[in-house]
Amino acid sequence: MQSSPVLQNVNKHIQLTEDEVMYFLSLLHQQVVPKKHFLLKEGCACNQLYFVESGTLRAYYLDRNGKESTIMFAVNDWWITDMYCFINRLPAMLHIETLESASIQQLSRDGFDALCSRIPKFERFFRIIMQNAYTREQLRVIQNLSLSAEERYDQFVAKYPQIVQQVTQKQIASYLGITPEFLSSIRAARAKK
Amino acid sequence: MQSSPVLQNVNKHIQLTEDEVMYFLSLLHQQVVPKKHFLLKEGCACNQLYFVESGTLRAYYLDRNGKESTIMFAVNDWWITDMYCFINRLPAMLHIETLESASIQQLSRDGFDALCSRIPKFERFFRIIMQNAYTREQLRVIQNLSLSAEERYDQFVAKYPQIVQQVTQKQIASYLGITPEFLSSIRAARAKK
DNA sequence: CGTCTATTTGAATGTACTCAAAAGCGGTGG
DNA sequence: CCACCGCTTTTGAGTACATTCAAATAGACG
Repeated sequence: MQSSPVLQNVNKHIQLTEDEVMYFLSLLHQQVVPKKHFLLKEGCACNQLYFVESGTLRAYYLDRNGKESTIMFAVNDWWITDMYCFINRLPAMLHIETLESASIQQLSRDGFDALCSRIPKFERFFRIIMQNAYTREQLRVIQNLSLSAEERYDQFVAKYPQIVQQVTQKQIASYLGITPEFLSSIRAARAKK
Repeated sequence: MQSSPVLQNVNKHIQLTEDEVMYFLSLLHQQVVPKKHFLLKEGCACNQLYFVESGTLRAYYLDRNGKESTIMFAVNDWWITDMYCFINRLPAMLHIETLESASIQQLSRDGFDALCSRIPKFERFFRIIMQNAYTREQLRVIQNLSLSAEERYDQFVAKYPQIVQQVTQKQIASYLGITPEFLSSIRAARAKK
């Protein structure tokens, strides 16, 4: 039980008593999802927060023209959901799919609310999670604004080596905001050196 | 005292007792900053979180080539700092300047930490602030990836009408990730309709 | 009034996209 | 186990969007 990945994740930031651990675990629901399945689809109610124990997930936005924009990848030890819609009780804007078969712990919004209200330590935990998510997105905005496509690709590879192994170039391109063809040509140019 | 802007802001999310209010206010330091002054410069220690009572602020990143990228604007009722560096005790990456003379309440990181530890309600408050900041940045990433420059400009004007009044086109262009010349031509094309 | 910066305009350039076709790769069924 | 199918990746030609550079105009501020 102490070795459960989600408990280890929580333990990075807060220390729980045994009772609190039991309560927390009682709110979680484990799920194994095969490759190429959806945890969330645009327009559906987004009532779950997901913790990835293993496997690979991708959240993306699909615009009117059918273009996919990858918002985030999640591998083991990451939390993921369509946070804007989760918090504001709105229909999802994003799709979340498994790229590899995944083991997931899900926490409902009711569970999330209860956890925060009943155990202030979880308020702290999620404050830190949100803080990290915020600063990560802000760094991404800074890089989108100030770096060339090639530099953004380098940064991505340096920052997320594990993810690079598990997703296609097409998906990385849609995360960087460029076409797969252009990413291919960046890589080709680099290979010459 | 109950009408203090920063208390009203806090009151949107949590209810404080009188003692808690006193303690909170004791941690704040009010400051009036004239137009075109810096609250923070790149490389400096970022130990303060700022709440804007009035005036206009801008946070921007300055890259090697001297290009400015505006990360955020802040008008009354906004919190602002270089959050990544504030949290991680790193030298600032961003510059924060006043565009208009501003009245600021500043909270030190020690104050922030004390507040969160001693009053769990503040843990909740900042969890919500971080959550909103996260979802706002994520929405910005989605729009950067899926919309044209013209559409991003429209969204900006629709979302932040107050800010549009108070900042230059050059600054808006640097927020949208385009050159001032190109923003000018977008506006010229629009004016014809 | 004069200076400084922002904005506009236009021409030349470059970066990244679209479209199309070929090559590569992985999974599936015969 | 091999052959085929579908999708990804590569390559290249032509195009479009956005930038750079330069110069003129307009606005803001002392």
